[in-house]
Amino acid sequence: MSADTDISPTADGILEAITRVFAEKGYEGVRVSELAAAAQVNKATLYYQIGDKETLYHRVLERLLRRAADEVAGAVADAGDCESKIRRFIAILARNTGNLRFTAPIMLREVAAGGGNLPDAALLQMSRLLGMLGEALDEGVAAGSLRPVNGFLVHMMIVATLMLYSSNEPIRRRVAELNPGLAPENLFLSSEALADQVADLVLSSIRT
Amino acid sequence: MSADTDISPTADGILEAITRVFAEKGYEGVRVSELAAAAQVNKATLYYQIGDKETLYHRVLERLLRRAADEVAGAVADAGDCESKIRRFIAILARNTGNLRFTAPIMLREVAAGGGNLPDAALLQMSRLLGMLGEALDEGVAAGSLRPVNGFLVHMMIVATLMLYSSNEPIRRRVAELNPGLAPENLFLSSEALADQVADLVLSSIRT
DNA sequence: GTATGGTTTAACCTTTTGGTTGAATTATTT
DNA sequence: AAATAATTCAACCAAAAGGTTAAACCATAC
Repeated sequence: MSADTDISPTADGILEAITRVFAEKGYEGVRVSELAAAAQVNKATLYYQIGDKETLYHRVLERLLRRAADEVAGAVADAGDCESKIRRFIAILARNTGNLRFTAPIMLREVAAGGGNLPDAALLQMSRLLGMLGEALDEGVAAGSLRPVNGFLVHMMIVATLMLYSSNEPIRRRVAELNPGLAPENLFLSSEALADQVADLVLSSIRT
Repeated sequence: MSADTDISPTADGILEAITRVFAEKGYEGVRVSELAAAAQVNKATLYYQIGDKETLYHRVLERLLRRAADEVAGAVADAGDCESKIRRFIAILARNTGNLRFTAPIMLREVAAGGGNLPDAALLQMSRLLGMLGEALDEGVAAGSLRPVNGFLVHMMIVATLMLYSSNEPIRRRVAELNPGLAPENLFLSSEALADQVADLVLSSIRT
């Protein structure tokens, strides 16, 4: 069922290695030879183990989104009230480490491209995320602590803010240089501070 | 000073035409011959009138961001209180027409790429936008109607939400197909409704 | 009309691209 | 240890890429 499980260790190592390259340069910006070099493998091995450039990319996408959704699901599962569910949801997505680090740039490019390269498997994982937040919001509404809002838009707001923020650090640096008046403590947040501030803003906008 | 003003009408026509192509395919995804075809001009004319592929892209970026910032500045200038300034700020950026239509995908890709291709001129226009919102927020805080928050984060939140929403329509469509339970009226908003809902959420999160 | 300047173009060149292949290597089975 | 199957690789290839150029074109001035 899962495309990961019946995959050879070599193939998974390749996917692990090339994820970073796709994240940094984007599908069109990457040369197959770079992928091979990153995976420390001959170009032909990529084709033998996985497939052509497009297939490589699809596999990377699926793997990445499944892991992201799994991580969030794990964190949200054992949270108490709806507010802490939402906070954990945000906290995980704000964390910019491991494989999650590459999710944002890849997804930003996918969105920009109209999602033409997003396989259904990847969309399903996005829907999982959407569902988790939706449940937390519904729970809050039922409990009377949250007002009913457009859950999809709130989801978009959270994900968009976190993805853009995680990815635009180099741009922020330049903006800060160009505008010495800007307070650096507002521009450069640790992922924890980012999560807290985003959660505060979001929650105070949807509380009753 | 402005790179636009001393440009020949031919060159500006080229920039106008190729903006769409860059927006749809991204820098690496575009072939110079496609750009020439889109501008209905020979490939060599691009080089004669403007320059190589990278220069073309830089010019497109500058032009696009300057126009976006100008539009927002115009709308915000003659607004009354800070809330209506913020609402207009959001309304203009939510509008997905004309040149503004291409800003979102291009900027998303730029962010994903770490802004390596963003010329300072383009960053300056982004700073202008940031400044406009910052002023409105400060005004509200001074008047006691808004609480002090991280203005940069609020800016990110607004821009990120609007850019992602404008660009991910095709993905939303597929998500809606995959999840028939989702209410379509939440997923598919007119740009006016989007602006209203985003403004409502943002304002209710920063009001005193 | 024709000389002059800027402008456009078809054809061309070099390098790089994604993709392939048959031989070599390694692992597995008997 | 011989035979067979799975895997990796260096070398190769056709197509496509970005970029250049010399000739043609066209407006204006004389």
